[in-house]
Amino acid sequence: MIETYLLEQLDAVARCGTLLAASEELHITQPSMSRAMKKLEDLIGVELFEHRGNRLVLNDYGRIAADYARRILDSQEEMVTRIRMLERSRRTILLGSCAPGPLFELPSILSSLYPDRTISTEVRDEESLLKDLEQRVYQMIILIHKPDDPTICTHPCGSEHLYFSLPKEHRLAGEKAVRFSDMDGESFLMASEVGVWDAVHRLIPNARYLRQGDIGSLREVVRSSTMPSFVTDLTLRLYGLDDSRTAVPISDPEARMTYWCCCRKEDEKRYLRWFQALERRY
Amino acid sequence: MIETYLLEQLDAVARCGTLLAASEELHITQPSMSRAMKKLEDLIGVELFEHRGNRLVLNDYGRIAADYARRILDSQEEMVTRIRMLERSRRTILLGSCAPGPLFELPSILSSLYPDRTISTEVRDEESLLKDLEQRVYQMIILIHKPDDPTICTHPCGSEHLYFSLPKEHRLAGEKAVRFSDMDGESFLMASEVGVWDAVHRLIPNARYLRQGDIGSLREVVRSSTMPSFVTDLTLRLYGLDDSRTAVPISDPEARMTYWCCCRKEDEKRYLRWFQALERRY
DNA sequence: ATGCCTTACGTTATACGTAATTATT
DNA sequence: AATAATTACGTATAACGTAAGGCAT
Repeated sequence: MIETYLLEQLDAVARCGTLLAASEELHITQPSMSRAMKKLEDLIGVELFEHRGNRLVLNDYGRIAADYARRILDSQEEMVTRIRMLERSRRTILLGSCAPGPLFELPSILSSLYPDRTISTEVRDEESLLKDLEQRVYQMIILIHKPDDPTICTHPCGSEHLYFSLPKEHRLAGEKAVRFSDMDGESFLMASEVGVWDAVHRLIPNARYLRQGDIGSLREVVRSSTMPSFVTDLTLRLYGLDDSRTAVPISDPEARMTYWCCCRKEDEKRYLRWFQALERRY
Repeated sequence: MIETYLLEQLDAVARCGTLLAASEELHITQPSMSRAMKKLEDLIGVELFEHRGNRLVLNDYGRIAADYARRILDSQEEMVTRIRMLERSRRTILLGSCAPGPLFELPSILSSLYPDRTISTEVRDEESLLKDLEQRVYQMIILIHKPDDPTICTHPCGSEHLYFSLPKEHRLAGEKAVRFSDMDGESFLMASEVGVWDAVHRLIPNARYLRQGDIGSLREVVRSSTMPSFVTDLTLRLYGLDDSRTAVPISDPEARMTYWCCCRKEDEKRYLRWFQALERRY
């Protein structure tokens, strides 16, 4: 049987052109290289090199052997990375969501139910989420549209309602409820990553947005500003509201999102406790 | 990098079910096996086995690894056999022929022109010969039909004429020439391997044949028998004819074969001297 | 002389075997 | 008790590095 180090060295020679260059790439000495190539020839029983001047070049057989070597090494590489990736994905739950809101509280619940697994989250658009759920990139995803794919199972996992966060001095701060159109032409502070809410914000005519990266720094900016902004019932529960501001509910139907937690049908049993917890909660 | 012996041992474990059985198959000890599997797990960084009772069984990752191992080992096997076969085929000239006649003298001429190469010969049907010429099984083949494939080049290499070998007492022994039909209903001694001549012999109505394996033993049987048999100009040149017999030419056109020596176009230059020798001779 | 490969020799790493131990049936 | 795997230890194979030699350009 031909050991891998021989194929590795052959591959290096094929790529580098000389034994010396190859030996330097692999951080071994020329004699080692020389011996290895001779050993390969012995094992196969066919000469793989021809002497051309003072250098050694692969002959037809050597080139064939080098091609095989490359493929075999690639195959080994693929083997270890695939197994490592697979094992990693089984130790972690990657939860994708079409909006940040559901990721405020759900990950910690997941974490308490599956303490031996790492929970990671990502916000992306629904189409990508669904595709990568099927591709096993995600273990679970949260959407606002129930997918009608029979290989995917769906459970309700809460909702989110959008409010204007207005300084107390704002002309509409005293209202019970307002509509998007009431804020026509105003400028808003908002988070840059809001997922599906992006489409909703566009419902305000002639609005302008100043987007701030993460929610933490957004809150700092909002605190020291009199610009209108947005909050939801979920952000309120998590962070509360500045004393200087009022949260005015938005009455348009688009201001309410209903979330669905989806996983592959085959995984439904695996996450049974999770879905039971969702049932109780919502 | 993962050395081949580890993959070999993993493959054996996957096939045998236990480390013990696998170690026996490979003629090594259990501890060696045990260490190797642990080493594999260390290198990949993922556990490949689960303890079930007092035995070790592959888990999902282990099975994936074993699949890769099998493929990689197969690939290595393929590499060495392919290179060996290729090298062997370049050291030998495998000459196929649709009839034994051309193989009486041509191989020794080939051998004198290419003294460093081994000459092997085979008699097979034209269709198989042509297919395996393209598949590089044969370096050259001899046919009775000029193939019209443009990737194949063709040179005449002689002809062969069939005679009846008749005991002097035979009713037709004195004839200048006879036809197949003149021998209607007779029984013949003949060689079992005659290639394309097989079809010709069937032209004699109601004939019966007693076939003898090799030409040597056929000649022995013929010598001590009064049954009609066959010879050709080529066998006559090689072996002569028994004193007790006469060779009567067969006048049917099917009794004459014209031979063509074919090789792949790409090899024509390689065998130039050979084809020049054929030109001079025929 | 210089660049590249090979040979010879001593060292080290490591895969292996033996023997004893643990764990499960 | 029997079967299977593991641990501990010593051994031997063989891959490697160093140093010297060969053979081209």
